[in-house]
Order: sequence, then structure tokens, then C-alpha cells
Amino acid sequence: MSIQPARTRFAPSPTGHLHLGGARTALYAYLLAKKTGGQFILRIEDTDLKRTVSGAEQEIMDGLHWLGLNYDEGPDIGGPHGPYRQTERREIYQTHAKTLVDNGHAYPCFCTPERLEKVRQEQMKNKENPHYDGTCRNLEPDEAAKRIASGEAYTIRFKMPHDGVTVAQDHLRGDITIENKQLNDQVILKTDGLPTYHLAAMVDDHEMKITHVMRGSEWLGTFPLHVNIVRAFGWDEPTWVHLSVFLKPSGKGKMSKREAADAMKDGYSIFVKDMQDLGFTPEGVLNWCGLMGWGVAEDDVMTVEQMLDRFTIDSLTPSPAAINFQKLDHFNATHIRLLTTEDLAARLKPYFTREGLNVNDDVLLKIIPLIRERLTTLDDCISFGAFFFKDEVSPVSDELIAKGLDAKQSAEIARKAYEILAAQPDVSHERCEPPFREYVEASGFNAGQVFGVLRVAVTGQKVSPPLFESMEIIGRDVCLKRIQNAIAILEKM
RNA sequence: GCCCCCAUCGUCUAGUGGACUAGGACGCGGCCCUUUCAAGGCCACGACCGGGGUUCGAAUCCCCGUGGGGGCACCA
Repeated sequence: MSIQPARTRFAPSPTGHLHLGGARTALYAYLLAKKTGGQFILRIEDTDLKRTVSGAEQEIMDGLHWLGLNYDEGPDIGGPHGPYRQTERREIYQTHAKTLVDNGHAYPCFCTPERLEKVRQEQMKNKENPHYDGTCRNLEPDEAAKRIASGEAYTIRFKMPHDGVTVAQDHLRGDITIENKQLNDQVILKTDGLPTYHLAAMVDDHEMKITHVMRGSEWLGTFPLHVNIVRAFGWDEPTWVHLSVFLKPSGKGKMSKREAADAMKDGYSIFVKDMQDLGFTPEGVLNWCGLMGWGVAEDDVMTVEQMLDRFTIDSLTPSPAAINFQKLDHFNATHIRLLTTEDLAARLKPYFTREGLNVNDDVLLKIIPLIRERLTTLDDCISFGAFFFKDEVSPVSDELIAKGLDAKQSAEIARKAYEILAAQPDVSHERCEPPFREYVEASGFNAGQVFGVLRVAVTGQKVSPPLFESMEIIGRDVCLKRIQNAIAILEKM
């Protein structure tokens, strides 16, 4: 069976940070396009000048690139159906709006925002549904033309049928039927000459030959309107896929500013821009949010390649999904373990550097196998590996005292450790461990006590990667120096 | 208030009328491994929202409730 190449698009507004929901929408669109040998397009929907945030567009592009969701056409790279920024497509929308007016599917409206607001208040007071009252719907074309010519400000409204129903087909939910009288005559072209989403998105999706429109389910309410607009133009409809929304971790309501702040407090974020700083990998983030709203029966740890293999729009789910950050940890850790040593080293280096540590690349490569399966996030490398790159460590004196022992006994262990180590020609872990085992046998101290003192002395911390392997990398001289320092601390107690 | 959508373990989900003793993953609990912390292995706990139908048979189809979500702008 041959598959038609799909053209998909991610079409965000540059009004804020790129968030998880957007990342997932982009991922699915990317997956579908790549899987079918089609194109994935980035389009910037910046028609609301008041809400446009400077820098937001760049953040979107950076976020997509970081995730590896590279688009084939977009505002910065162009393409055959550009421009890809809606503010640069003004005339296209105006032409199309005029077409709709000419064929009776739309009309100019001279109602002021103030009047509209008054009407709305009135309707609410009368317990009516807020809706446009249709004042300009039946204006004589001549009069309308006269008012336009006189310079009166106007919008263009889409003329929804009053009777009957509109049936729109969503790929995940089937037919969605709504009575036309529920729909409003929405503004499709604003007084500033720019279109609203309803017109802009429909025109662009058609002009850009989009085959599958994937967007958030918040558009379900205006979906029938959109279908009517497309039909008014006489265009073929794309396949519509309305993705479920992400709910806050409690499952009650969608993410809000408050939850975003709470997440940040716990070391998580709903914004793509924060993910790298927090130590998350694109692989982990993609796998994690890709699985919220996508049913995969088993083996759900997937690289993008594997997702490509398995992705179908039929396996997407229509119900809302609660965000679960613990699962992000899991996927992130799993993908870290999947990375090659060289790759992981390159990704870890910036985190060490960020801490002001001087990274020796050979050492870095050597410690990867020791810390890899201990990392949940990339920045965990600091707590597990910073001591490899420090000239000296500063153990907490209390931690140098082994469990069940006192300072004097711990000092005794440290002195003996120094002695054993000093006697070794090298500190390979194969060579070092046996004499320490013998000491444990002979001394009457248990392994936990002996290795505990040594661990804190050498690494400066109670939790560390495997001790002898670590010592081997640190080197004998530095180890001896650190043990000496520990002895000094213990003797002072 | 009105409209639309959704509904399987705590969470993400598999399931498309018999293969369901409802499967997987995360988390949680236990055990094994173990010098710490992890990783790994094994085991356990844990769900079809309720009520009516349809059918020989329903998690699966229909209706009604209930719950949840989204929308009702010259915002997207």
C-alpha cells in the first residue's frame, strides 16, 4: 500500500513560551510528515499585534531545533509557499475575504467594539447566549460600499447559515454535529486589515497545501465554523486531527501559571526553553510528551526513529492527559543510558563547566561508565562527578565517621587506608580492592565502615560512583592527599 | 447559562462483541544483587464511572445519568 506524502504544519502564535503541548503537537506533525515522506512546516501566526511578544518567535524556532524537530519550510528558511509569517501575508487574506464578500459568504460590519460589548451585556442580562446580533448582516451592498468609501472602520464577518446543522469530521472523534444557529457570524478580517485565526489558518492551510491539520482540541468549538469557511471557498478539506489537551498533574484543569511555577520549584518545567538547563534531553522530553495522548501497547521507550516506525494518527487518543513529571524523569534517565559514551560526554561537559569546573576530556570519558546509570537528569553529573575535577574535596567531618564508630576509630581506618594505598604500585581497582578486603577481614570493622570512611575521604561525599574505580581515575597521589586531609580532620575532632 | 468533546489501575495507556483470570509503562511496596547511590532481575498491590437496554455473550454497541475537559472575542 502506498501512502500519500503528508504536508503538516506547526502554527504557533509568538505570544509566549513554547510549551509542552506545543512541542507535542509539533512532534506529531513532524512524525506524520516524515513517516509519509512529506514536509513539516513552521508557520508563525502573528496576526494579533497586541499579543505578540518579541523574542517569542525565535524561542519557538530554537525550541524546535533543540528538540530536533527541524522543519522543511519556515519563516527563517523560506519555502515554495511563503511567506510563513502571517503578518507578511496580509494581502492574501484581504483578497480571500473579498472573495467571500463577493460570493455572499461574508459581509462588512461597522459595529464598534463598544456597541458589541453593550449588546453582549444586554444578552447576558436577559440570560441569552452572547452572540453577534446581526445588525450589519443584511446591510444593502450599496450602503456598505458608501460607508467604506467614507472611511468608516469596518470588519468582515463570515455569514453562518441560520438553519440546519454542520457536520464536521474529526479524525479521532468522528462526526461532530452542531446546529448552525449555535454558531456566530465571526469576524474574519479585523479593522486593522489583518485576519483573525479563522480566516488566516484556513487560507494558509489551503495555500500551503496542508493535508493534515493537527491542532489542540481547544479548536473543537470553532471547528464547524472553520469547516464552513473552507467549504465556502469550495476547497477540499484536510484531515482534521484535534489533539487532547494536557491537564495539570492533579488531572483537574489545564496547566496554569501557578502550576508552571510549582513545577519549576520541583525542578521541572512546562516550557521547552527550560528543559536543557534542567538537565533534560530532547529524546527524553519527546518520548515523554509524545506518549501523552498516543497509545503504544508495549516497549514505550522510543527514539524519534522508533516513533517514526510506529506512529499513526489512528493511535492517537482523544481524551485529556494529566502531566506526570515523574515519568519525564524515567524517560530522561532511560535515554541518557542509551547514549554513547562520547555523546553523553559532550552533553555533560557544559554542566560541569557551568559549575566552574575545569574538565579534562580524558577523565570525562572515563567517568561516563561510572555515572551513566546514576543520572536522572544531565545536571546530576555534578553531584556524582564534580569531585573528579576538583583539586581538593572538603568532606564534612561528621560524615567521615563511619557508622557505629567514633572519630578515633575512623581515623585509624583512614591511616590504614593510606598505608595500604601507599604500598600499591598503581591504583587500578583490580589491584587495590583485595588488600582492602583483607584489611576488612583482619580489622574486625565491616566493609561498610571501611569503605565508608575511604569514600568520604576520597570523594568528599557519602554517595558516589563505585569507590575503587573512582580512585583509579582520580589517581594515587591525589587519593593519598585527600586521605591525609581526612586524617587531619578526624584527629582534630 | 448555552454548545461541543471525553470517560479502563494513582498517572500515561493496550483493548474495536467471545482469545480478558482486562495487558504494558511510570509511581508505590517487597525481595535478590550490593562498600554508598543507582542500574538490573524477580514478585506484589492496583482499573473497565453509575443505571438501563441490545445480544447466546459487552470494557467494547445504544440511551439516560454522573464526573471531567474545552469553547461561547476585532485572542489564538
